[in-house]
Amino acid sequence: MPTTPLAVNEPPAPSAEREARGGASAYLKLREAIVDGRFQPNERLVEADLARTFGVGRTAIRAALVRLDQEGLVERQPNRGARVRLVSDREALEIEEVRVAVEQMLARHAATRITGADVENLRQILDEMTARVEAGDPLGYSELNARFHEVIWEIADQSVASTLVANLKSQSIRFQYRTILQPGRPARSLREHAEIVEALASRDADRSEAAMREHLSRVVETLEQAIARHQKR
Amino acid sequence: MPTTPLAVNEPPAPSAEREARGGASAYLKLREAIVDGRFQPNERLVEADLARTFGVGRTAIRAALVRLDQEGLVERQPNRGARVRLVSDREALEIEEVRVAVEQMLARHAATRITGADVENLRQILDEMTARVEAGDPLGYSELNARFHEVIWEIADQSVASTLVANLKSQSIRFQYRTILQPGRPARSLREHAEIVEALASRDADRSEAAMREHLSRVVETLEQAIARHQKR
DNA sequence: GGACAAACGATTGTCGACAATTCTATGCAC
DNA sequence: GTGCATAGAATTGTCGACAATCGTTTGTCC
Repeated sequence: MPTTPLAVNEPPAPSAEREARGGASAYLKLREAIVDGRFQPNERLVEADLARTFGVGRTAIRAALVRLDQEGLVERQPNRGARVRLVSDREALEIEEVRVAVEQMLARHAATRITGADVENLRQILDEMTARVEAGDPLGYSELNARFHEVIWEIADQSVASTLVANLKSQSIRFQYRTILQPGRPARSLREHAEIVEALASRDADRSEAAMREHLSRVVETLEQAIARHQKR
Repeated sequence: MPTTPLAVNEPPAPSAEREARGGASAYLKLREAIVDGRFQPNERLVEADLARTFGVGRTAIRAALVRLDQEGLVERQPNRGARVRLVSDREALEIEEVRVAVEQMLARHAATRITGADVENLRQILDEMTARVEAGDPLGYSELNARFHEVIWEIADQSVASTLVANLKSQSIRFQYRTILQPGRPARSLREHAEIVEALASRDADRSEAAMREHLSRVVETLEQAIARHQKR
């Protein structure tokens, strides 16, 4: 494996992968709880409660909250405590726009570095995705979808960009099903992914970038529509 | 002013602009000191020393270090303290690549939102930049250059992307003069900026995006060359 | 009953002390 | 002198206690 071992919602690792043990795992636990949705958006995060819940001291919780605040998953107000940050519809769209821009670039780089084994790997994921669509399993599809993109990140070997996109993703995770659950979306999404694989396999940087752009632009479009519909209600 | 009041090396403001007073200003002071280069890359940051220097408690310093670590300006290792993070040549290039991708997108958005006053403003900055080039003042040029891009960010009105790019910039600040000090670069850079302004003024999204891409790609190229030359020595 | 003030409770912010860990220097053997 | 173990210093990590602040409730006046 090259220099970018990036898994799905693995938190970014600023500095050396610190805090393998004890108190500092508070950050990991808390992060996981938020990303998994075990805390609702806007829910208050009281330090003493969290400390008891996770069996660590308040100091550790405090550090974790500072970090998660900087990461954008938590919102802290002076003397008023922390809450799970609620990302607005508007912001979710902005995040997705950034993702378009960065993943485009990653696809371009991936095209120049991709190996035969990588292509094989992507085709295999694509096959599984097809199976999920045919089976009518959007959750499984969504997971493979994530895996698909991560593989491309790894191929591109751009750790700054990858870390960044992964971070954005964890912020907007609440919106991830708004697109894929739209009628007809999985089938179209699948075709877009197929084109991305073909473009990458041909090692054509421009074509790969365009394919990724096309795909993610459609995602943004779909998200816009879903949000508009959601708000109208 | 719209929703994105983003100044040069203003730190990002996760949560409400917290900590106006006392202890928390430690973060601001320390950040400024690092970005301004008053601490060398890789220099150790001893908590007790910093606390004395800035006249705050160790608690505040500790929180600041956690935050700066997450921000990528500082590197912390468990039980071994914090240092100013040294961003490698490789990483500086990666950062610049991300910047290309995101600013491209910002230019596109700016093209659809720009007003006559904005164009006027950009032209004025461009004039001043011209004056600096003619005066042979690369430092002044560099500063205006930064301002130029920030104005575009503000026009684009995409706070997620703007915050992100600003953050990346503060990480790679050490490399900012490696490009502009190359012979012939200022004049070429100036022409590229002029084209960006024209493209934006025409409200042509594709053209604006292309102009920004062209410009920043040249910056990346120049940086690559400068680094290669620097390493060979 | 509603507006305002005061008192209370809950929570965050900060400090000092101590434990745990790492780094440095010293001493010893060979 | 080199390598290794050991002691000491320096530094970070964690805890508990208390001060500061905020939100809510209670009480009072009109």
